[in-house]
Amino acid sequence: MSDEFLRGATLKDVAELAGVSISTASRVLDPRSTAKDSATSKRVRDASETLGYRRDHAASSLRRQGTSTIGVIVPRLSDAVMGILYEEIARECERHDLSALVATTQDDPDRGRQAVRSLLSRKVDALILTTARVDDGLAAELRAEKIPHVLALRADGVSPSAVTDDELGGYLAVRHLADLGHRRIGLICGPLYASSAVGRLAGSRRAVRELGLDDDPALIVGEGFSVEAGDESMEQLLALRVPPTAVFAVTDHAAIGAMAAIARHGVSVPAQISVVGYNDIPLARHLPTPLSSVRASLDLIAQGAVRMLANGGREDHLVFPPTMIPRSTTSRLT
Amino acid sequence: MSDEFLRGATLKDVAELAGVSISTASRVLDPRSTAKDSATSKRVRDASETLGYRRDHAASSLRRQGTSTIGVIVPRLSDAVMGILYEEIARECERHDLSALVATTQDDPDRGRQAVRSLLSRKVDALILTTARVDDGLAAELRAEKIPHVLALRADGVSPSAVTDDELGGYLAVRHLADLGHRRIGLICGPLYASSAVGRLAGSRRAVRELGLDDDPALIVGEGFSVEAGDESMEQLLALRVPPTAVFAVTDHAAIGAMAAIARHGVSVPAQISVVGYNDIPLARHLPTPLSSVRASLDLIAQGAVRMLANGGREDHLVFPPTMIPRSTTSRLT
DNA sequence: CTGTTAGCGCATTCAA
DNA sequence: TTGAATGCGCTAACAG
Repeated sequence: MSDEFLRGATLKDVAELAGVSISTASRVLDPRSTAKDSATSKRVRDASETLGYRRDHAASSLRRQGTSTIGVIVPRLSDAVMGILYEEIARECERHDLSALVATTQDDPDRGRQAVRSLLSRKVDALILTTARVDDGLAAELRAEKIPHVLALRADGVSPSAVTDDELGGYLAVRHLADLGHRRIGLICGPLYASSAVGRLAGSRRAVRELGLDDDPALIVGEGFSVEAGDESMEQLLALRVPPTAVFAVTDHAAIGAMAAIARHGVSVPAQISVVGYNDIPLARHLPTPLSSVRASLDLIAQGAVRMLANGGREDHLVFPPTMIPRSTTSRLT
Repeated sequence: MSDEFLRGATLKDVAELAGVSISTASRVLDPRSTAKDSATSKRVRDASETLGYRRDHAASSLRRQGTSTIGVIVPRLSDAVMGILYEEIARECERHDLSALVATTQDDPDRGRQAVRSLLSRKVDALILTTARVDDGLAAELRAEKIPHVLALRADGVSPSAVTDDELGGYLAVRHLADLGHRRIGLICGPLYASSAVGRLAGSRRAVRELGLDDDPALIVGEGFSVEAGDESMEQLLALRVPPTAVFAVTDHAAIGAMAAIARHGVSVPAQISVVGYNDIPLARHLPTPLSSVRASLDLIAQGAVRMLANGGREDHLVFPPTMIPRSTTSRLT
C-alpha cells in the first residue's frame, strides 16, 4: 500500500484523493455531524476509507479547545474493585461519546498530583478521582483551579461526588451479624485516609452501640484494603484472649485474607467464625465458601460520576444505598 | 490567581513572565535536555513554576512526530492478571521515560480493531497487545502496516512477543500432580483462540502421554479463563462416572471457580481432589486453602515487551520459564 | 454547501 | 546562547 498507511494519511491526502478542499473533508468526517449522503460526502468517505485515514487526535483537540476525554485516577488497577470501576466508567464514557484515560497513584498523594498533571497535560476535559484522601487537599486544589472533577467511591464532603452510603453499609453488615446472634464482632478497617473506610467503620460502630454489642476497642484492627492486610488483621483478632465470633472486613479482599488466617488456625467459617466483606466483587459468590458481602453498585457510581461531568449539571452529591447479600460465610451463633 | 491557572498557562505566558522568547522557554523546559543553571534558565523555570505551566501534550507531539507513549491493549481490566500486567507495563514505561495508554476489548476482535484505531489516532509510538488471537489476523495487519508492536502473554508465532513458556507450564502442572500419585487428571482449558490456553493444554497433554496417565477425552473441558468458567467446567468433571482425583485449571481464577464447585459437592480439597492453577496471582497464596499454582512472571513479560519497543532492537521472541509453586491445594493421592 | 484563511501550542529550523 | 519564523494536522470563522 502507499506510505499513507505507514505514517498515517492526513486530511490533506484524503481531500486530494476526493478532489475537495481540506475543510470539506474535515466537515464530512466530523464525527459529530450526521452522515450526509451527497455525492461529495460519499467520495470523501471512500477516500478516507481507502487511505485508512485516522483523525489525529492531538491536532484535532489542539484546534478546538477540549478533547472529549475525561481522566480517571485510581490507586491501582491490580485491585479488582478499581479495575471494575474503571471499566464501568470507560463504558459509560463511551455512551456519552467520551473517551477515558487512566492513571494510577498507588495511593501516594505525590503520585496523585503527578497523575493530575499528566492527565491535565493531555488536556482532559475533566477528572474523576477515586483516590480522595481526607488528609490531603488535592480536591481542594482542583476546586481552587476550577478544574472540573468528580470524586468517586471516596469523597471529601465538598467536591461533587458519587459514592455508596458507606456508613449504612457498615451498619448493615454488623446488623446482619447481630441478627444472627453475634455479640462480639471484630472490625477489620481500611486506611482512615479514605472516606469509604471511615464511613464503614462509623456505620459498624453505630450498630455496635445501638444494638448494645460488645464494645471492646481491641476488636477494631487493620488499616488496609488488601488481602494481606485482612490476613494480618485477622491474626491480631485471633490472638485476642476472647476472639470475636464474627468479623466485618472493609473489603472483600480483606475478608478473603481474614478467612485465610482463620483457616490457618484450624477454625472454620462460618461454623466458628462468621465473615462479611464489602463490595461484592464477582469473585465473592464463587469462593469455595461463598462470601457474604455488602454490595456496592460500582456501575451506578460510574454512571453517576460520568453523567455529572457530561451534563455539566450540579447533581453534586450522589449517594447510592448498598445492599447486604448474605451467603455462606455467615451463620447463626450456636 | 490569574486565569492562566484556569485554562492552563502556555509557553508564551511563561516566556513573557521570564522576559525571554518562546523558543528559549521551550528549550529550557525541554524535559530531554539536562537542567542548566544559567540565570535565564532559572528565570524561565521560576516563571513556569509560578504560572503552574504544563506542557500541552497535544501540541508538543503534533510538532515533533512521536509522542513517547505506547498503547496497551488488554481484554479487560477487571481481571487481576491483566490489571497487574498493565501496571507492570506502565511501571516499566516510566523507567524508559515513556507513558502508557490502555484500551480494552472484552476479547472481541472488532473492539480490538477499534482499540488499535483509537490508540493510533492518539499517535502512540507503538502497541503492546495482550489480546492476540490465533483465529484473527490483527497482528498480521499491524505487520502489514508496519506499525511497531509486541505481543505479550499471548503470541501468534510471528510478531515479536514476550510470553511465558505455556507449554512447559502446563507440563509442570500435570507433572506435579502425577508426582503426587494422581493418574486421572482433569484439564480445565481456556479459550483456544488464545495461544496461552493452547500452550498450557498442549503441555498438559504431553505430560499425560509421557507419564502414561489416564487419557480420557472426557477429562478435557472448559473454554474460559474466568471464575464462572472454572466453576461450570468443574461441574462437568464432577458429573463424570469416574471423576478425576486432580484438576489443572488454565488460570487461578478458573481454579478458584473449580474449588467453589467442588465445595458445593461436599468434596474436599486437597483430601479428595487436588487443584492447580496458573499465574500465581497474589490472591492465590492468601486463599483459605492456599492455591498451588504455576507462576508466570508478569513483571518479566512486561519488562521484556517494553524493552523490545524502547530499544527498537530485534529481540523478537522472549519466552520466560514458569515455575510450579506447590501449596495446599495439592496433596498425595491416598 | 464549499473553499480560503487563520491560528491552536509547541519544537525546530535558521540567523544573528 | 538566543530570537524570529515556520509548520505539525486540524477546525472554525468567514466569504463566496
